[in-house]
Amino acid sequence: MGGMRRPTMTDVAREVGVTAKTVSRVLNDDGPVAVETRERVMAAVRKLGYQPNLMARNMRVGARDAAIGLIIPEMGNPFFGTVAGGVESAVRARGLTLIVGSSSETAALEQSLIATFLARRVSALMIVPSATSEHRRLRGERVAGLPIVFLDRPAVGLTADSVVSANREGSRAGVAHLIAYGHRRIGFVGDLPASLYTRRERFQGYRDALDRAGLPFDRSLVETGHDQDAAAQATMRLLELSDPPTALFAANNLASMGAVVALARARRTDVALVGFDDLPLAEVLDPPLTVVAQDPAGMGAAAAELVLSRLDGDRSKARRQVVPTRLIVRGSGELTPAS
Amino acid sequence: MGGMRRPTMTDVAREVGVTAKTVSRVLNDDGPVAVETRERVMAAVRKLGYQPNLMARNMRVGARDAAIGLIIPEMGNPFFGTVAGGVESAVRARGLTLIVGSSSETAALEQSLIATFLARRVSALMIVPSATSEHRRLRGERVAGLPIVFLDRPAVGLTADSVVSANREGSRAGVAHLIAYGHRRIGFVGDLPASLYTRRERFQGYRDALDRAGLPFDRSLVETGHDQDAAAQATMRLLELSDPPTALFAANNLASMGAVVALARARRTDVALVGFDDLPLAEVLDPPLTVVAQDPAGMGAAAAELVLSRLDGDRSKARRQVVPTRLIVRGSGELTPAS
DNA sequence: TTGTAAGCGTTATCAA
DNA sequence: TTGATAACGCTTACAA
Repeated sequence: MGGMRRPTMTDVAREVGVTAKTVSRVLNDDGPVAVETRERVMAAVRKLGYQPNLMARNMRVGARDAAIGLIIPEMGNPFFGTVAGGVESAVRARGLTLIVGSSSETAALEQSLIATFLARRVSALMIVPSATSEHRRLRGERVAGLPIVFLDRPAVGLTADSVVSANREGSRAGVAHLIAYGHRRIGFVGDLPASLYTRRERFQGYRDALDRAGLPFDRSLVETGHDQDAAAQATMRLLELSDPPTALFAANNLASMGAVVALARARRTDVALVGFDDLPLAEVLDPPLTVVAQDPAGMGAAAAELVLSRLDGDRSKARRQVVPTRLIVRGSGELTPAS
Repeated sequence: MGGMRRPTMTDVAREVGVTAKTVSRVLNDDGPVAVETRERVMAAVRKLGYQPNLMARNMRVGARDAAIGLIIPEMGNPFFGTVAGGVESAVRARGLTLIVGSSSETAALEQSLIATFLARRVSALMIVPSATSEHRRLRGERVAGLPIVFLDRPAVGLTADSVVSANREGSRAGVAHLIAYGHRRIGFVGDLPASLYTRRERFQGYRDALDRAGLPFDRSLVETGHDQDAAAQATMRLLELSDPPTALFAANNLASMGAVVALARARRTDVALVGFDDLPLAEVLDPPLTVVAQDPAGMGAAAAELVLSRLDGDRSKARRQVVPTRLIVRGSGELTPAS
């Protein structure tokens, strides 16, 4: 349908009166070419609007595509967007192109994106796994030397590089902070299915903090909401318990937003709250939101560095890199229990 | 370990004792194959871990890559992330893959991404142009029938499809809303360089509203900040004028956040504010933020539909589609001037 | 039901 | 300094 065929190297060659190989030489600065020939070739390239066909080139050279494939669960979530931004800056500095796809937190879509990227022969794969996926099928690729790095969550069924937040330690610190301010009943507002790595780790951190303080674990203080609205409802359920929590720990950015909204709607400025992952407007909330901040851009950059070192031939064994979190005290986490 | 050559169709064929063509037939459900042959081929595919080489396939078929290239200025900005999400859902439903790259709002990087995508022979191009770019060089591609759609901002130097927000009308409505509440001095907190399309249009809407109300335009009420912090400072400058505005209009999400932060820091809950583009926590701010909401997911979906119709052979002339905005009244825009 | 030959747009190799 | 030829991995057209 497109009508006009796109000019090929042969078209350029014919225009100039030389062979394709000569054009190739000019374009790749490969081998000797007469100055005049070079100029005539370049002129023809411009005249015809010739653009080299990367697919053909890659095929012939047998090289992988100079692109790195990144899979994230959701483009609209600024956490993953910022991770992707961190990856891209680092990767671009090396002349590689990053191509990003999103899996909608679905194992099947993730698989299909992986297949797409592999079929395009990307030079490396970076994956934020979705909740239910597993990666045994990538073993062959790893053996074949394809660099694969997992971000935010480790691989399942595959030994591979990964870069993750200090989820457990960060949560422990956040919950310990609430305990230090006198809270004994602390609600946990979780996000995704409990099977998800980050959710599990952060929950463990919550339990660690309780244990260390000698506080009992109360199952009824754990609620889950898979998005902001659901998290708001989960928060409401916690507030309506007969023996309600005096403080809340929200396990990710969506859960935090849901909790903030629920508390605001219920006009409960007396309930303490610590969120995992920082929010852009945290400081202007009432009270300002205390958070365990992650470093999404840093995570992306670290993962990119790891990939680049693998591309450079680093064959050492798979490693897990942990990006530290940081408690940012703003007010909501320092409320004391209404005696 | 990086050594192992990736198995080709011929390898699979040899394993089974047939020809590559037969393997091809099995894999593409193309032409008749004996049931037993098919099974043996599939077994060999699994055994060798064969993955078809899309580059080779596309080259032979002469088809473009079943991927659509999307360029956005910034991955970390939820507005663009949500736009990308909208595009992806629509495109995926058609079996196409979306690959996204970010230009960091830079003409040069945008050009290089365009070149990358063209070299990979994507089937269509979707571009959110960066502030200073122009697109004359894409004329040839358009003539050759490559669908190109611009999002959020139209092309420069090229007649092409575009999908944009109702920037001017939306801004006019937002500012008129402030005027209706009695404001006569309304500050404009702009974002990117005034040369940028969205900035220009929204500024025009601001002026339109003033004109219609017979209010004078005061150049000193216009300030600019290129990110959240800069917008906060811009807001401060406006508040410190000798004859300060009683209301503010923020021209995008970053400007809104900056204005919100600046007002909160200055403890100015008396200044009215309307933001262009909605924010996730708008309702819990103090006062809750009135906004002119855009529909980023809808914009992405509309652009995707446009691309798909072009891919289906729609040859009608380039059109500009406008996505309406919606005023969401929450409180900050309904404050009246402190007499 | 399967195979053969040719070609997609490049580049490697060797020869001129 | 340039060209001829083959090859990358796959699919189309035709033949067996």
